[in-house]
Amino acid sequence: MSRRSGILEFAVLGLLREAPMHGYELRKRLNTSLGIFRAFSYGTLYPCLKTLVANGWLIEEPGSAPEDALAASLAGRRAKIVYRLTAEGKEHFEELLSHTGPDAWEDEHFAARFAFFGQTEHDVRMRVLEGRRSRLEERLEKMRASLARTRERLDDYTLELQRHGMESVEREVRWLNELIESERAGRDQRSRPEGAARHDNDSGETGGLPRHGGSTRPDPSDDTAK
Amino acid sequence: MSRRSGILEFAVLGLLREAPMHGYELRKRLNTSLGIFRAFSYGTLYPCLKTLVANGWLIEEPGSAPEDALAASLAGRRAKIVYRLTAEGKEHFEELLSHTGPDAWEDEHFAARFAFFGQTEHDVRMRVLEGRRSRLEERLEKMRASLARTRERLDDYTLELQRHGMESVEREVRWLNELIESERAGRDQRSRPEGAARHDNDSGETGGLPRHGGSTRPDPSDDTAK
DNA sequence: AATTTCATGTAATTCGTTACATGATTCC
DNA sequence: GGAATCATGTAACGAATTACATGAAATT
Repeated sequence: MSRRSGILEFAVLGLLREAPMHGYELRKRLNTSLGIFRAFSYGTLYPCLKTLVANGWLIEEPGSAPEDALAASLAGRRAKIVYRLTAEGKEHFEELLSHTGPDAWEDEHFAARFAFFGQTEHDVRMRVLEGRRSRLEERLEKMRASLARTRERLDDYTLELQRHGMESVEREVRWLNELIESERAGRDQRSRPEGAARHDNDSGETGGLPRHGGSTRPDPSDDTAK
Repeated sequence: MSRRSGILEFAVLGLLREAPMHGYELRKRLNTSLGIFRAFSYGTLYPCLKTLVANGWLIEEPGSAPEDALAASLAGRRAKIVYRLTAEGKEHFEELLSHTGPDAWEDEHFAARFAFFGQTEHDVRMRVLEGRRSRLEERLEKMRASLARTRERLDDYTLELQRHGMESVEREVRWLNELIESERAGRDQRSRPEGAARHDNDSGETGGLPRHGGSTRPDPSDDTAK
């Protein structure tokens, strides 16, 4: 029972390591702050939270506003619930983080792990990055072989689609190479304790990750991305 | 009932336009020949084929080997079934191909459509490409805005993940720009009739699509991509 | 003779969404 | 006072997978 992809569970635990939160806020962070732009709905999230509580990894606390506790005790009022990670939950998350099973290299699993790299160590990061890379190289090899086999039978558009797909994977590999390199260069420098956030917002070389050009700099025209 | 994503249905109809096939072969082509490297399992494919037959878009024919018809009539022997597109099926596919609904710009829908671009016309191709591009530009805008809002709160890895994600989308837009340009240049030149395949395998400028460097050329070490 | 590939299907299960139902709080 | 956003949930449904069950044909 409960095979579950684990990504949601993993991400929830990881986010709650930083701070206790409402389900509502958790969902927002899941959809944005986390590098994965994948959307999770309440229909997925709330039941998941319940099972995490049942496993003892989270506890429910009355909402932060002082009147909530009172409110909840009255009539049919719905309580606002803040979820907090328990010690067991913390332990479990740490285990998931360093236990690099065979799915850990898949697209979304990898992205989820990567998003929490700040909470793990150099060794684990290297293992995950290298695992991911070799997984992608395998994929590339298959694509190459498959293309070689079917090349003549394909029309221009199908061919172009495959070419482009392979190129994307190749780029992904190059990205991993960069990451691995700067991981090697930076060594343990950025294994940060606890869910520490980034406070140095200015430009100085921060040590670990590769610096890129400004093409991705946020647009001044901000706001209301629905 | 049967809301179904439609991608599988669409792809099956498109592949069967070229030639009648067994479910088995269909699945293989779905996973490779088509630029989408997405895997479909039998558990998905066979039931889908049944409903397509029920809709009158396909008919089942006895397998190509002459003994199959006989074999099927005996005891509990399982028949080999070749699926062939009916006239109605052809019509339906054409409709799906040119009818660019709101999902048509989504990742997989787009890829599926693109894979069958050879079976449609310049106008439809332009509409799909431009729709896809503006969809991606919207996405990019949201990502930019979201990043601008949360930048300071994110740690280096999460930030890098987002940066990389945005860069991928930017690349995708550039690819579409190239395609749109060569589509404009080539005009109707390559609206090919029926499910025609590519027979000119040599290097001469074939007219429509952009030519790329050899980085994606198939590896001489071929074979057995499981 | 054994193994791989061809070939067709079903049942149980997983993961997730949409639509619905409800209500409090904050902003304008 | 009305709209947007905060906040929590459930029921029905959708799309697809995995594991199972079966067996024929081709290859080594």
